[in-house]
Formats: sequence, C-alpha cells, structure tokens
Amino acid sequence: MPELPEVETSRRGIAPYIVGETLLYATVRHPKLRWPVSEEIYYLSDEPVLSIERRAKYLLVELNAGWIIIHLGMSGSLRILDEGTPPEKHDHVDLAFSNGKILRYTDPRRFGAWLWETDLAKSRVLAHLGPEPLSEEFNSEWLREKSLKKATAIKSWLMDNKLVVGVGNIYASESLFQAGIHPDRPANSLSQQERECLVIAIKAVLQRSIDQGGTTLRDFLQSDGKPGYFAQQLNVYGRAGEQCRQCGTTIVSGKHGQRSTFWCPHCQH
DNA sequence: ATCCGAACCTGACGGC
DNA sequence: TGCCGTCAGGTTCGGA
Repeated sequence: MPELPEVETSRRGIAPYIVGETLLYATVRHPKLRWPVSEEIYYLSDEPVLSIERRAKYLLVELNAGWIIIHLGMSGSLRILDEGTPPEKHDHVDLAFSNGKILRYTDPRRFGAWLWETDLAKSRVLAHLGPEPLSEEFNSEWLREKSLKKATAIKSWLMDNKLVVGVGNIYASESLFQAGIHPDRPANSLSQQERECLVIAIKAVLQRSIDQGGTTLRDFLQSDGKPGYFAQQLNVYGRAGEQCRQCGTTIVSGKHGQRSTFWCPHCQH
C-alpha cells in the first residue's frame, strides 16, 4: 500500500494528535507481523511524545526512552480514533494517549513492523538506507556515481533502497514516464541529461503526490479516513490498455522482477 | 559481491 | 455459489 507519499501523509495526519501528548499504554493484539512486535512496546507507559519523524517509509515516534519504528508494509494504515472504539479483525496495535485518542494500526497482510530502538543509529532496518529522494543529497551526480556498472533495468533499480528510498512500484513507473525513459533501459545507459531529468521527475512526482494526500488505489486512507487524491493524476500506473494522456498511444504493462510496470511505448525511450 | 526468485500474509476479483 | 488461479502499494533472505 504505502509508498513515501502515503507514509508522509500519515505522519502529517497523526502528528497533531500525538506530539506533546503522553503515551499511556500500548495494546498489542497480534504480535506476529513481519517480525514480532518488540517486547519493549508492550510495557510502555507515561511516555511523553516528543516528535514523529519519517525516514524512508518508516515512521519514527520519539519518546523519552527511545523510538518506536513503524513500517506499514503493503497493507498497513494508521488512524486516530477515540479511546474505546471497538477493534476489528485486522487492528493489531493501539497506542493510547492522554487526550483520549488512540493511534490504531490496521494491517491485513501483516507485512508491516513495530520495532523499538533506544538508539536509531543501531537500528538494523534503518542502516544502509540510501538518501531521501526529496533531499539535496539525491541528485544526478549521485545517480551517475552509483550507475557506473549497473546494467539492471532502470525501473528495478529505482526501487533499490540503497540507491534512493521511498520510490515504490507506483512512483517508479510514474517517474520514468515523466522523464520519458523506457523502464527496460539499463541503468548505466542513461545520458547525463536523462539522469538529471529523472531526478527532477522523481522529486516532482513524489512532491505532487504528498500535496494530494497520497495515492488511494483500493484501501489507503489518510489518518482522518479520507482517501488520497493522487490516483486521479497517475499517467501510467494501472492504466494498461488506456490511452496515454500525452499522445493517445495505448499504455502497456510488463514485469520487472515480480512487479508490474506500466509505460507509454511512444513517449518513453 | 551481485542478482533473482521465493517467502512472508490476507483479501479481492475474474473465470469456469 | 464455490473453487481456483492471479494479483496487490514492501522488504529480506537464500541460493545461484
């Protein structure tokens, strides 16, 4: 479900309800996620929430004692609800706060994660992550250095977290469309101009999606329950058989690794 | 060292 | 209606 824009949308939606409040207790109903929910989380109480940050697709809840690291996996979502709201089948974790609100984590496929870390620098999941796509650090020079001997298809490579974080299956296709680059192109075959174009496209697509509250395909909801509105602006993702908005050519799809890719055979070279 | 497929799960949908 | 295969927004792991 969530790529970077959806995680960022969740962060912004949740922050006003929990930052500055006190975490009273956690309820863990189904600890078997991608990894077991960290034991420390079970026993949290009376912890002021100092901030909520994002790194890649991880949400980081800063408490006095340490950090809760949350990943939404493929199907996870977070909502703010009133305490006492009865849980449903896939509501696996709640955090209860001093203002009477709960942060509820729902995740049917349970590919997500709830981990505890006193020192973020020691986190296994955060180590070895590449630069944030919206940061200065991610630029065409970085892309050039990393791509020198990369013969893999550019589409697969964009989803490699060591290159850049937060670009998932939707935005990899969308960014390549905006840059006019064919997804099959070997990473090391791009010209300097194409690399610059691609970096600009990735940043623009992600930023536009964040501005729209993310992409709702089937079930992503913002923390207030509203869908994200970026799906209406998708140019290629999920549009196989439909007409390219730029040239009218039929959008096609294929596979890279085990993931679907969509592109316009006329606009992308 | 690098790559690629399998694996982790549940649910929705289309075809027969 | 029901069963089966396929697909789904992510990431890690093991074997080639």
